[in-house]
Amino acid sequence: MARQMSAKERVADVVEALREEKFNARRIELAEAALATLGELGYARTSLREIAQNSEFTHGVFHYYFADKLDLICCCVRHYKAKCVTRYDEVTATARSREELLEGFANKLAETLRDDASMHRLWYDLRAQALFEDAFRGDVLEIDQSLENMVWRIASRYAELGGRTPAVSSGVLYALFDGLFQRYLLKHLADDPRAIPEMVNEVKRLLPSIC
Amino acid sequence: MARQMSAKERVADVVEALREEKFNARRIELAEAALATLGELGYARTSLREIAQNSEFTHGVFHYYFADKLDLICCCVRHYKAKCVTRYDEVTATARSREELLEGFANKLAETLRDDASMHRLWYDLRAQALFEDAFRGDVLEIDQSLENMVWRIASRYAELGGRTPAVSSGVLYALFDGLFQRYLLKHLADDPRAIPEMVNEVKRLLPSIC
DNA sequence: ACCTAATCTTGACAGTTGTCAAGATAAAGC
DNA sequence: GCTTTATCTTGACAACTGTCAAGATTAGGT
Repeated sequence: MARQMSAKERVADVVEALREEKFNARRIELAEAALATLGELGYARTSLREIAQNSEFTHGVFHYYFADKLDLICCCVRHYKAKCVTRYDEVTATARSREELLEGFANKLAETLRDDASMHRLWYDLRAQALFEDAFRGDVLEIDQSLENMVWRIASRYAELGGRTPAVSSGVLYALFDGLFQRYLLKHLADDPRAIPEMVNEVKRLLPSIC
Repeated sequence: MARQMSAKERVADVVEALREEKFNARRIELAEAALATLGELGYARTSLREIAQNSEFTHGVFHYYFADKLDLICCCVRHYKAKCVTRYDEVTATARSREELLEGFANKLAETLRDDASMHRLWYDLRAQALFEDAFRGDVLEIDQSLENMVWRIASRYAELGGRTPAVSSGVLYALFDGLFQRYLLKHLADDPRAIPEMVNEVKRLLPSIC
């Protein structure tokens, strides 16, 4: 039977919730600091001490807030997800024509390839780790699904603006864009200046032919 | 001025060539042993001692034949390439009809996803490493190009058998198949039994619509 | 102001890493 | 056979790793 909570109990609950919120906020801060180093060095070369040295924290703090290294990195992955899954939503929502949507999408794509290259390479690195490490698999599959949904929102809206329907399934479409992005990311990181414009051209040619 | 070689010099050259050949053969043996462990553990978790322990060699031998760890792994990558780039060539060469080629291609694809899963995940792992480590980039880009050519040989032959021409560029086609394969590899390694049949279905539906 | 609990720092631990070098063994040349 | 070179083993090295615990510091509640 649920019974009435006393005032004292309610206060305790609120206090507890605040504490947890503060605790989580700190975890995010730490995860964010870890992401910086992970994006620079990659999973294989990143140690907790290296993360700590590149941040304002000492290495002990990370063990106070995370059970172990995997826990920290999983938290990083989840946090990364939240930030990037809505990247194109504004463009999708505001574009009034097919041309405008395509232009906006291609631009954002180019922008993130240029500015967030090290976060993207970290994502591909961690997704590869999920091929070996069970602990990552759940989160990675979930993020992959979110990204697939994101691409699908763009594509189906683009089709809709032309009174059409995408010619391929959501999964195939994501595989295509994911494969392309990975490819141009590598080119870009290999200092090929053609990477970004070529990607933009490819996307502008491809999307109208599919949707 | 090129001058006539003495008999002694020619013998010395042959001896030298044999020595080098033997040396290279040993390197390949070692690389092959290393690939087994790398495919099992992934780049981040694989140490030279671990490689040695899972093989018939002692860890010192690896340093006799390779300058350092990167040198060894680069050799592994190159060797891996040589083995897998011709995987579909027989099917492409012998198939007498579109249906036969498609069937053969899809079967080989399913077979390699099932049997060589750990080599494939290693490839994706190392390609991700190339996003961070310059030393890998050259080899990885070269292998990527070889794989793209391989896919293109299949697709253009498939189109040819129907008197057609592929509807997309070689790069886009490779990105698509690469993205799809990566996706189903992850599903397969996550013990999803639908991974292989779904991939086969997807490919059988996709290829005729493109080529 | 005091006490308790939360937060953080520091240093230590055992194990692992890549690398190297000295010496053992085997092969090859004469 | 002996010598010289190539190949391999073994053990050591310093540096680095994740983890933990004891104690310092801080914040919060009363």
